[in-house]
Order: sequence, then C-alpha cells, then structure tokens
Amino acid sequence: MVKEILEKEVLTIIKEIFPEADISGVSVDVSDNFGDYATNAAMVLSKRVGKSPRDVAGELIKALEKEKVNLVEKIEVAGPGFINFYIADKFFIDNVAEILKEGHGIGKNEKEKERKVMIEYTDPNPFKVFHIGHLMTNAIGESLARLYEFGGAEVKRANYQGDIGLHVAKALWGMKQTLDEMPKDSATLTEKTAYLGKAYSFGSDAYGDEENTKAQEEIKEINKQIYESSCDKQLRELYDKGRQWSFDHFEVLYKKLGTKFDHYFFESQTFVEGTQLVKDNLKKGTFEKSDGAVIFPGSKYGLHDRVFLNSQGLPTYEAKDLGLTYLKYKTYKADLSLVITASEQTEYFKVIIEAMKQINPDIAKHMAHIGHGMMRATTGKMSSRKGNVITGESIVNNLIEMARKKISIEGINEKEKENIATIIGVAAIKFSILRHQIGKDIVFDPEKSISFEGDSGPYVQYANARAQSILRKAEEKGIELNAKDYTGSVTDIEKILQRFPSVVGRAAREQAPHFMCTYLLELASAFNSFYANTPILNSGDVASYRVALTRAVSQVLKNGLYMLGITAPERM
RNA sequence: GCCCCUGUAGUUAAAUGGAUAUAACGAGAGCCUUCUAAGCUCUUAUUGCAGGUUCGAUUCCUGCCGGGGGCACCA
Repeated sequence: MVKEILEKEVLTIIKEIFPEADISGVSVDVSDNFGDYATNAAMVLSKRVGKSPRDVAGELIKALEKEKVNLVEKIEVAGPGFINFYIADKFFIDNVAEILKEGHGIGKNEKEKERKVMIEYTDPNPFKVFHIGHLMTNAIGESLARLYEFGGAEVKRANYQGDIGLHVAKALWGMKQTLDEMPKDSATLTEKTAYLGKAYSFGSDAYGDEENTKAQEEIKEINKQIYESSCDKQLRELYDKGRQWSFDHFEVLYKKLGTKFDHYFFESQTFVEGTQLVKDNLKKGTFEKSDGAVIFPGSKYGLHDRVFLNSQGLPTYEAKDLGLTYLKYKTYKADLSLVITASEQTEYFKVIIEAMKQINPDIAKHMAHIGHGMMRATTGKMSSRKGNVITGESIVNNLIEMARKKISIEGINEKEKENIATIIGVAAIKFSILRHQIGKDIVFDPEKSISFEGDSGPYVQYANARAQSILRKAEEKGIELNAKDYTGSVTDIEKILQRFPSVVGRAAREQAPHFMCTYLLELASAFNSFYANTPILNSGDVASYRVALTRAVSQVLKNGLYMLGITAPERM
C-alpha cells in the first residue's frame, strides 16, 4: 500500500537527516489536487529543527529522490511546505492485476488475527415490535462483525432477547383482556405480531394509568409468576405462544437481513445468575440497600445510582445484564466482548461495566459498549407504547416492493425477482444507516422513505450490475482479460482501487463502517462516469485492459458491500 | 438541576489539525439508433455565536445559544 510505504520511507529519511527532531511517526495522505499523496512532515518538523517548512521540505525531497523509491515518479514541494508525491501509472496498473489475482480475498488482512470477538446486537424483545431501531443495531453489528472477520478475527454473533420481565407481563395481561381478538395458529406471522404489539400497547397503557391500580397489581403479579414459573396453564400457553410467534417472526427478518447468529441468550436464562451475583456482592459491599431495593452506587464513580433488584426482590435489566455477561463468558472466552445498542443506553452501560469491574475485573476489561445514534422520525419521537413506531418489517417490505417494481430483467421467474428485490431493498435500508457516523442520530423521513438513487446502496449495486453485464458480454465475445501489459495512462478508478485495503483497515480500526460507504460511493461514481464516457468492449487494443479493470472494480465493490452486510446482485 | 452526546449548503450527510470544505437530494439546462437512464455532463449554495491554542481549526480548549439522550425499582 502506497500510504504505508511512503510513511515508512519518509520516516527513515527524517531519522537520518534530522535525528534531533526525535519524531516517531509521520502521516502521508491521499491528495486530490496536488499529486497523488502528500505529507505535512516538513511543517511538523519546522519548529523542531528551527528551519522554515519549505527549506525542510527541500532537504527531505533531495534525500528522498536519492533513495529512488520506484513507485514515485515525481516529488514536489508546494504551498506552505507540503511534500507532494506523484505515483507512477505502472504501479496502479500492477495493482489492478493484483486485485484480479486476490479475487474475493481482496481486503482481507491480519490486523485482528487470532483475536476472539463476540458481538451482541439486534436484541429485539419478544412480545414487542421489531422496530426501526433494531434494524439499525442489526445493520451496524453485522457490519462490524464482518469487518473483524476480514481482519482475521474469530467472530461470534450473539443476540439477547428479553423473554421475561415487566414488558412481557404487560403483553400477557393485554392478551388476556383481548382473547377474542387473538389470531388463530393458521394466521400469518404479520397478523400474529401485530396482535402482540397491540396487546403490549394495551397492557402498557393500563400499567401507566394511575387510576387503574387493579391492572398494575395484576401485571406485577403476572411478572412475579413468570419469574417463579408458577403461572397457571392458560398463562403458560399464552406465554409459549407469544414467545414462539415473536421468535419465528424475527428469524424471517434475520434471514432477509443476512444475519446468522451463533448464540441466542434469553433473559429467562440470565436472571438467576444475575440475581445471585447481586446478592453475593451485596455482602461484600459492592451493592447497597436503598428504599427496599438493591442498588449499585454509581455515584461513587461519577455515574448514576441504579436499581439492580427491585423491592419485590426481582432482578431488573441491570442484574440480568450482569448474569448475561457471565453467561457469555462461560460460552466463549472473548478477547473483546462488544455490545451494540442505541446511545440512550450509553450511560447505563457505563454503570454495568463499572459494577462488573467491582465484581470481576478480569471479565470487565474485555467488555465494551458501542452506542449508535437514534433513528428519529420527522413525525416526532417513536414509542412502542404509543404504537406509533415504524416496524422493521414494514420498512423492509416497502423497500422490497419498490425495488421489485423497478426490476426489468427479461426471462427471470417470480422467485428470482423476489430474491433480487429483497437484496436491493435490504441494501437501501442498510446503506442509509451505515453511511452515517455510528454515534450520530439519523433523521428518517417516512414520507420520502429511502432513496434508490444518488448516495445509496442500490447505486453501488447498480454500478456492479453494469460491470457484471460487461463481463458477461466480454466472455461471449472471447475477450481475454489482461491488466499487465497495458502501457497507457490511468484514470481515477485505478487510484481509488488502490486505496481499498487502507479503507478496510480504517473502517475496522475505528469501528466505522461509514468510511466504507463513502469509499464505495466514490468508486461506483468513478466507474459509472467511465462507463458512460468510455467504450469498454469496443475499444480495440485496450479492451482487454478495460475489461480487466471492470472486473477489478466489480470485485472491490462486492467485497466492500459484503463488509456492510450487503449482497451485490449480478443483475438488477 | 446534574451528567453524556451533538450543531456543516434550502434538506440529508462526509471531511486521520492542512492547501480551493466533499457528495447526494432539491431547483435549472442537456444526454439513450454503443456495453442496464436505479445512469452520465453542466449550473446553483455551507462550517450556530464569541474568545483561545497553532505556521494552519469544521476538527482541540473555554464560555454562550440551540437540538438529542440519560438521571431508582422499564428495557
């Protein structure tokens, strides 16, 4: 990679001619208008060696030219003291050949080699709707998982689902009140989950209604019975039914989204261990009693105090999360155990991690939480209690339907069409999530929905589909791919292609898939422009090179999309 | 009230302390008897305010103003 080679070279030279500067690293970056790469090293050195930046640059260039780094064609000093590198076209052409050689392995690296990573993400709750926020967590978690895998890590995907707790009690109470509306077993999953959503809403409203003390008592009682497994036959049946409906529904979505979990954890498994942990550590003073509840005094550590066991003695989500941490640790000894949730839980996880640090610092040191921004609708705050959420299913299905209408490939059957439409619809939602910085909120306008044009997943997919179409035709025509013997000049495309491994590295290192999005848009745009303005198949002598370049573009687009959890269809 | 995050064209976003802040959408003008028009080409416009650090600040620091989130038995 050019960046790394030049950085090493420049650093070596600096150590040689300015040892007194005592510099440990320099950065060489891609430059758009001034050569191919540039470094600010001379400006950084300037005050350390007491010379003007341009003079320092001059001396560095002299030394660099003597070294004759063969990929560099020309070096210049410019502006306040930048050193600009012009890279030889031959280097970029060789890189195209290299991409063809690497094939689907392009972008793989060993930065995370031997590292064991567990990522918990998505975390929908049975009995509640799978909403747009879950879609967001899923897209981010899946992408991070794939980025770690490309770095050589062993990744386990985990999903934690709240099949026990107050929200379940609320939904069950709601179901009991509306038994006559309950869908039959033969009903569709959509009908079943819609019913559960309504039942939860009903129970939640009743619980929140201060006048309705009877409902509150009953819901609390149901909650207790579930924890104790002491519920009657009818309640048990409702519970089993609702839980199963939810899980079936989630699996359908995961399949569409392209996520396959290795481990499922449930709150019904974590609460026993969690409760025990809190009780054990209450004696040791890690936890304290307060108003009949057991709390972790986060305020001692600059955090919030939080309740771990409520005054009924039942574990809250906090205690269950401690139990989950142990359960995960028993299942898989990860070097890094990541939890992805919306940023509203960021403060909460600081408390959990601090509490775990007090209980078992060896486990706590592997834990990390990533809070992503919230998906906010232009129509106001979404709330599953109020029932004005946008469900994951509706948004995905709408996009798939839109994509289906745009497909105009001849000679494919309905099933193939459905598959392609799904791939495109999922790409649209995932890309629109992932192209933002993870921590920032995303404003989602349900009216405008999500674009298939411009900065979008389908745009990148489309560029690849065009490339694939060219490759099919090239094969029919018998054009041989040859990237090595080309001696002409290169375009932006080769230069962008060359950066791919650096982008993969940065996206993984900074846990920031949006760098990959930005990169893919740039590459797709350069290729689309090339495609529109330059003949590829009918270009005589250079056809074999242009087709080779097309294949390299397609390969990089495919691998880049894969790292975002997006599939690239051959045709669309 | 306390704590955390955040403020970039009309809108949605991007920019490892670097040179002329980058795209898309929108608006306007063109381009399918050549490889998929989900496309291409051109035009249009931006760093909340006030200081500070720096050769250089959208980026770092302080204050103010706006937005979001969290803060006891929900998840």
